[in-house]
Amino acid sequence: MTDAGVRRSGVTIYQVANRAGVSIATVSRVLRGTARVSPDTHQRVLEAIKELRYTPSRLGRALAERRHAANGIVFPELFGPYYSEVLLGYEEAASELGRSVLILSTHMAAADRETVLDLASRVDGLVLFDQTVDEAMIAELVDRGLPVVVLGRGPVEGADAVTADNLVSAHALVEHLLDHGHRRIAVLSDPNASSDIRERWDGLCAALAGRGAPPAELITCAIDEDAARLAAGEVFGRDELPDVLVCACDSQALGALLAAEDARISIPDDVALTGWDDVMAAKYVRPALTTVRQPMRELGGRAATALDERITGARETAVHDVLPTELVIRTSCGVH
Amino acid sequence: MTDAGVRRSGVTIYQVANRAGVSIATVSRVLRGTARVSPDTHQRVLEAIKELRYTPSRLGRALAERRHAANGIVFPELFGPYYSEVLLGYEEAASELGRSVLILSTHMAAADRETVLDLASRVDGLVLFDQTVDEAMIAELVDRGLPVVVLGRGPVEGADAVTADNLVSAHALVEHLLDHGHRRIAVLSDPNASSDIRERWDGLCAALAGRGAPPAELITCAIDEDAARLAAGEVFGRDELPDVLVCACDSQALGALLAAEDARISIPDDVALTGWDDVMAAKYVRPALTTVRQPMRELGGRAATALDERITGARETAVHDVLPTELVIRTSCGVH
DNA sequence: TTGTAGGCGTTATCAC
DNA sequence: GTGATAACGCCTACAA
Repeated sequence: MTDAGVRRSGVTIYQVANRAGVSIATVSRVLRGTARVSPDTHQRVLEAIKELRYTPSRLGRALAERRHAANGIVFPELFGPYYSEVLLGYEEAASELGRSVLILSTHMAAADRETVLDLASRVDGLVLFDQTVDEAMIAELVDRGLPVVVLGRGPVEGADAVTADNLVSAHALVEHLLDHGHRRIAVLSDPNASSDIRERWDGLCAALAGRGAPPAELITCAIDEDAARLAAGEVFGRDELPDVLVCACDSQALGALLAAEDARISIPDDVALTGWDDVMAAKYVRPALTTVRQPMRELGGRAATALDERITGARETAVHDVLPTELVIRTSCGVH
Repeated sequence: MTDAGVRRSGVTIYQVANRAGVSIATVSRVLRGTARVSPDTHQRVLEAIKELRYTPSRLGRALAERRHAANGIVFPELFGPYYSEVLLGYEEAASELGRSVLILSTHMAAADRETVLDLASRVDGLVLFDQTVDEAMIAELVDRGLPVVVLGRGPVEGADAVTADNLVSAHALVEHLLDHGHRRIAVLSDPNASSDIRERWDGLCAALAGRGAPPAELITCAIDEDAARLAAGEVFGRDELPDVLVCACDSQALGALLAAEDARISIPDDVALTGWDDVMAAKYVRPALTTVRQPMRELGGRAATALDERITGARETAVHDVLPTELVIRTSCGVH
């Protein structure tokens, strides 16, 4: 399966040199502009290149330069608008910086060592989402000298970290809900799902405690629409409804919206509802979702630039960037 | 500036050989399992590898084997659920086949020659979306012997093509609308935007003509939500409303939904509305969107496998796969 | 079973 | 200015 030798054209620098009647060193010089070449020779080489449609091999170049001009990003999954938007921001910044982009999805499982090392050997640096590569493996990568940026999780020794602020928004959300009379707060979440999700829950609890309000009820529920639809359905079937159902992310809130429809519960009249992320659908659904806007593209973009700084050596010390988020009040919370 | 930091670890096969007291050929053998090695030697090599935490360099390997075990996919843009879903399907299939994934977005412009060639020199094959690389460049890539699959556009000599069927669905959609009494059909589209979009328009026209129905009114409008919101707003402001507004894609339909709200037009009572693609939001909005389901993941997945077949030589001749689509009737068309 | 040596396509350091 | 030539890290006949 490996061979099946499809031999590709492969015009090499030797053929160009040959055609132009010069040495490969000279060809390399005009290609890189690394030293003066007589105008005449220069011209001949250029012609040979054009005639032979020569493109230098990235492989040879990378081997000689010991750099790939490429970096990778590892996702836990590719499903949904969140990761897509992060990728969009990442790709944009990376290509701006002249680096190719390799992606890998671990499909919601910890990536195996082999796969990660393979990827690592193709790039100059790696961005790792939370829930993709375990701590020990990250440490090993860092130890090998590979520039690493972790995304959506707390810092790791020797690696940069980029996260979105969850605490400030959790606080703002709680303030808003409390100020408008909501008392019984139920939360759809799974604090163990990821670092981000845990921070949101912790932030909610802390904010509530800070105001001397009764603690929220945690309804443990996987971070996806279907699970949320079920869990919310259970809540909506109760005799005593909570004032508000706070969801750990928008896809859960979207599922809850469907559950409300099923149960003939009016949002926000019977129960208020909030999400988190501000995905595109949040503003299209009715009632439009009150949510917390995450700077998804910026997360990706910042990860790319941080990685680049580390690769080029522009920055030596690790940083932890916390990007600001914003409470977006629409109609689902009932207090527009 | 410590060259320990700049220069990455770089444990080479030589160091392993050295430590195990064997030649690099032997190390390579145990690594690849390409020939018998005495159990004793085998053991020593394995230990050396472990102790040195050696990982073979993809570069050296790729250069020697003249294969990257990676392939690339080029998108016109990364925005929105359509491309994300295709990518998801692509990544899944490609990683299943043991190939790394390189992505490139041309940001809605034709990719320049240099960028494409650079990407091409990093991979064993390329998937090219419509509207990313011009015909001449595709021909050149094919001519160089690079396996190429075009996605969402008609076939190119020497390359595989994968598309979703647009004609059958256009026909089904027209049948459905006509059968339920809709006569005045307005279409929000921009036939020049892409091959896919043109096919949809052509298919609509053909189906209408086939039924002897009056032709649809084309309202030219860019393929995005904001443009559609404006254009639909204009339509909804008319004295005489069409029976149905058919949009070339769901994001346009979503924009039209907002325009209807702005204009206090009831969908589907005053005007029926349809989309195309069946993105996730289509089922969440109210009224839920009648649309055409595109097998987005399968498009990506099939492109990946087709490319792999070509790369490994499992298939010699080019194919054009047309994936089936499906009319999804919800409530926005008013004839549920 | 194991080692030697040439090759893969560049870059870069020497001499000339 | 240019041309040999040694890396770069690996694979693989060909020998031993």
